[in-house]
Amino acid sequence: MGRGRAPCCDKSKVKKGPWSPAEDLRLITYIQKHGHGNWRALPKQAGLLRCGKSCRLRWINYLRPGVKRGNFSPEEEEIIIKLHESLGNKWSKIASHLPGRTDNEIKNVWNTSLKKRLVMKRNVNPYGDDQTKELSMTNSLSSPNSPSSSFVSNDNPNTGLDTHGVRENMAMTVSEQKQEPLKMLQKQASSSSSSVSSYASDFSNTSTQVDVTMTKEEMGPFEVQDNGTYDVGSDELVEIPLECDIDFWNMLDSLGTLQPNEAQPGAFEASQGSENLRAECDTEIECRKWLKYLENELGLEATSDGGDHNNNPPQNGEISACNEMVLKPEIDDQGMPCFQMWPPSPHKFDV
DNA sequence: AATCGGACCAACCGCCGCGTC
DNA sequence: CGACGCGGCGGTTGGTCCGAT
Repeated sequence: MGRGRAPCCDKSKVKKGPWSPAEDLRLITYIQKHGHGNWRALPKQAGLLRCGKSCRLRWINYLRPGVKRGNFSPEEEEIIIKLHESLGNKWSKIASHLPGRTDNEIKNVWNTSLKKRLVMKRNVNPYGDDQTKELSMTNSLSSPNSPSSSFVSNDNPNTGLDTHGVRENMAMTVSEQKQEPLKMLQKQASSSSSSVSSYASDFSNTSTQVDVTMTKEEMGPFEVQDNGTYDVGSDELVEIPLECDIDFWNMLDSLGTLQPNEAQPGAFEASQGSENLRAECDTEIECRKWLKYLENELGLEATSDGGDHNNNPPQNGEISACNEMVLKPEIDDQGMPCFQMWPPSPHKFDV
């Protein structure tokens, strides 16, 4: 089908490699405003020098609301092992059973840890009490797509495959290996240390809706409303107003006055469940919290040369060295969204 | 202190399935 | 019915980190 068709984009004109915080922010801003109806056209419209596929991947795996970052729990690992037994390398299908986890992440975990762990356990205990299970696992490794594998399912996830037992054979589990959230933050400024990504915004007033078709289970504590907003908790509807976007950038100009602890990620998450949040989102304080949180998430927060990891403010108006010029969304003369370079003077705030 | 090798993971690549014309 | 465009998926790669030597 479509043999010989042109590549999805001009490889010579697209940027490759890790995404910068500015690119993340630009992508988020665009999707918040317009959704992602056409991935191929999105980079151009959003002013990104990226392949549409790259944008999609970045959004799906890291930026979309509900993406869970950080450690895989033993239960999650167990689910992956069980599902891989029955589904094989159908990572997307496995991911659909793990709320907030992406196929890419699951694939990585499997390839780097779980597969080796199973092989190791098989070698350590080839004829042990778990012989049936282990042989089954072995079969899955050599023939992952075999539908006739002899996996013995267990309805009780806590007493099924003994991943905890496996853990004892390992010097360190996946979860333990990933217990360095701060490092991860430094390494990948756009990733949060753990928990669910809180880029969740109000997509309700976009014509092309952002894909929030997660199941109720997948949303975990969140519930997607018909209008695309998230219900966090019992009775509070959270809306993060899109109209913040322009104000958002305006406020960036006056960031120097922000109190350092005003909007830490935890504070924002806590605020999601607080009362009157919907009204508060219209206030400058809430917008600032959201803004500050995004900055934290994207590494626009002051770091080594512009503050420290305790959220102390940048000195002398400088922003982090990891920052680069970003495009500030504006409305042009025709009322169309456009972008202006921001900040006006590179790496300097107008304080 | 320097080097090396393994582990980890974000991102890219290419193929495939499906919808549309 | 075939061509085409697009999104999605799975395999693979390349960069970075970190522990061992």
